Amino acid sequence: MVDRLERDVVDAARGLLGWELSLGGLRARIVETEAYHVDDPACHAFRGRTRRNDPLYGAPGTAYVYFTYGNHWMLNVVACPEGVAAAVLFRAAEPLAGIETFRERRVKAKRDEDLLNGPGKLAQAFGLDGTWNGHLLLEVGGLRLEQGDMPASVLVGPRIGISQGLELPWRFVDGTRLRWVSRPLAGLRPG
DNA sequence: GTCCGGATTACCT
DNA sequence: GGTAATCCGGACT
Repeated sequence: MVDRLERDVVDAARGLLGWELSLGGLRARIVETEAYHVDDPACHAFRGRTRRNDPLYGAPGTAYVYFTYGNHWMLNVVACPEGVAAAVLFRAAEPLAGIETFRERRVKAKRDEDLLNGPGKLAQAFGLDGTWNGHLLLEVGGLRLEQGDMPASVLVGPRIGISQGLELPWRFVDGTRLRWVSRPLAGLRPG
C-alpha cells in the first residue's frame, strides 16, 4: 500500500476500503474514504504550505490529524511522494473490536451505527487528537493501518462538506456495508 | 488585533 | 431537511 499511496491518492482512497484501523484493543474496518490533492481547491494545501497543513507534504503513510468546526478531529493518511501534498480522509468505519470503549466515548450515539459513521465520530471513538499528527500509520506501534479484504462492490460520488471540487468523484464507499457509512444516499453510483 | 469560514455533529421539526 | 454550537487557522488591516 505504500507504493499505492505514493502513486495516486485517488486510487489509494479506493484501495483503502476494507483496511483495518487499530489502536490497542480497538479495531474497525474502513468503509468510507475521500481523496484530497494539492491541485484541488478543497485541499487544505491548495493555497500553499502552512504550519497547519505541513504534514500533507510528508512521507506517504503519515497521519494528518487536524481540528475543525471548534469540536472535531479528522484523521487522514498522507499520499503521493514527499513534497506533493495529498491525503485520504477516513470518513466512516465498521466496529470490529473494542465496541464497549467506542460506546463509552460516543455517549451521544443511540445506535451502534452512529459510533463511527463520520470523520469526527471516528476520531472521537478512537480517542484521537493532534498528538497523533505526523504518526506513521503503516508501522507497528500505536495507531495503525493494516491490510484487509477488498469490498466486493464500491460506490463513488462527490465528497461531503466541501464547496469547491464537487465535480470530482473522489468519495469511495464499501457498497456491501452501507449500514456503517455516513450519508449513504448522497449521490453515490457504482464505480 | 480583528474577522471569517470550516473535509462536522447533534438536535429540532 | 434545516440549523445552532463551537473555536482554531489563515487572511487581512
